[in-house]
Amino acid sequence: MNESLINDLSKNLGRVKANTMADDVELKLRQYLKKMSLKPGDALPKETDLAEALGVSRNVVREALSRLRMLGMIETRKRKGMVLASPDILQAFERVLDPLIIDDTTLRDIFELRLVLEMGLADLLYVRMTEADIDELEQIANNEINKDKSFLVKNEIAFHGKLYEMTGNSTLKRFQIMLLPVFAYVIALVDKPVSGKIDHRGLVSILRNGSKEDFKKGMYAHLKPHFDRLK
Amino acid sequence: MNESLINDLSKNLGRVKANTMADDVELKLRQYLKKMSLKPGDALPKETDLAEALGVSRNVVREALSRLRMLGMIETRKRKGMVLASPDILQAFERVLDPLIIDDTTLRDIFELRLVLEMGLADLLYVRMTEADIDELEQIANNEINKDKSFLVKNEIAFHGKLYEMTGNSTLKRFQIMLLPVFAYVIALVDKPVSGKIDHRGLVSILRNGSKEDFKKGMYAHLKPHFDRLK
DNA sequence: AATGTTCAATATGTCCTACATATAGACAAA
DNA sequence: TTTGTCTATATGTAGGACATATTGAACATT
Repeated sequence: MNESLINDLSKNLGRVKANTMADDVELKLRQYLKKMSLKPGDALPKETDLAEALGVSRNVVREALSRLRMLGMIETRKRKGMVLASPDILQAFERVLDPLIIDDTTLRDIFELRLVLEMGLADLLYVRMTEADIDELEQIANNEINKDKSFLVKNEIAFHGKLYEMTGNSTLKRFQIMLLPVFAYVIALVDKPVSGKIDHRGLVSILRNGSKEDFKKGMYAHLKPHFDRLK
Repeated sequence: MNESLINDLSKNLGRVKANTMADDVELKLRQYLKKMSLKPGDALPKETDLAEALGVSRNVVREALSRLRMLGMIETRKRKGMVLASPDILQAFERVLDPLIIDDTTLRDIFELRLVLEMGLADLLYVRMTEADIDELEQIANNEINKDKSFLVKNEIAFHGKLYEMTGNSTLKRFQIMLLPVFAYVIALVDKPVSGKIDHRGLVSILRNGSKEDFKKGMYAHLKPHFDRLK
């Protein structure tokens, strides 16, 4: 019983997964929604009709619908039936993104994804940011003087969060919020939190007076300890 | 009965959502998984036990489990029961990311997200890319000479896809693949596909001979038409 | 005309029972 | 040790039943 050999095999072959009818129905429903090119608000057939049309029990249909409902693709109302909704694309993500469950490789990948995002923010920032934004960011940065460590962590989050917010892209902002726990988790694994040569106040002053290229260099310097750990 | 007014109201207020028991159970199960800090492969109680413990019918439990199963958080096997799995974080995403269903604001957000990613790739690229990578990329770029438009679109995808691949971050790569339809959709909405001053072969030559900063500037020039449309 | 009230129809939400089916785990055979 | 056989069992599916909220209409009130 070579355990690791089995693990290898299983990884290479992939498990055989007998699709349940709920899986099929879920797929068919999604295809149906797409095919009919239904718009949000449009009514859907009722459960019993779907069950009959698909030749499965209402239970199976409900399992599939339950999934779509979770993803926010449909909404159901007591007597009216179901309507197509505008799904919140990040909602599903949120449920799964638990550092304790995600495997280490993916965890590292996500950490890197955050670095990529942070480095790419500049171009949006320099299009959208306002003086008021910078003022607010400066306040956050100034809060950091003479504070204990736990406060610093919170402030770190606030600072970078504000940066995302300043892009005026709310999906991006929410994405960042979701990635936070992963970031925190990876940081915790590392020996000690080092900060780059440029701190938050340095970044603020660049935003106020410097060019976009300056900011990109500054951000890289700020994140350099993380980049140095890449391999 | 101003229809659009009602629609607006509903959007601003949000609907009141009476949680179903399946919602509750789903939440409780997720909390349970977290609290017990179960590792992938660990066994879970069987459906009937869960139902009894939670004081709900097996149906409700199954709906909740069906959701977790879809997210890849658990796997069920016929006689053994359920085991905690290592969820594929992007799986859920994939299902929802249909340009036809996502609302326009989010669509624009995602498009911008892609720009951010693309601009941020450089730092990972210059750590990980190999000569062989660049060779392959060059081949893709050289394929573009004297080809019809539909081929160009495919090649465009291949080129940028290869860039993501070169970061050695498979999550990032998969993420890009998922965003492709959105990208294509947004592009299709725009008058005509313009390309920046630097084309793919230009980027390749920078990768081969230029610095990271050169590449960042090159990528910006390449994507400039898109950045110009931002507001 | 706008707001309240009543009321019946009905689609979803929930529970229950029953049975089919795959398979884990034990044991037997090679 | 490997391979075949068997059985208990947890999931998968079906279908019936009923509770419940809520729509939409009809009607009364201000």
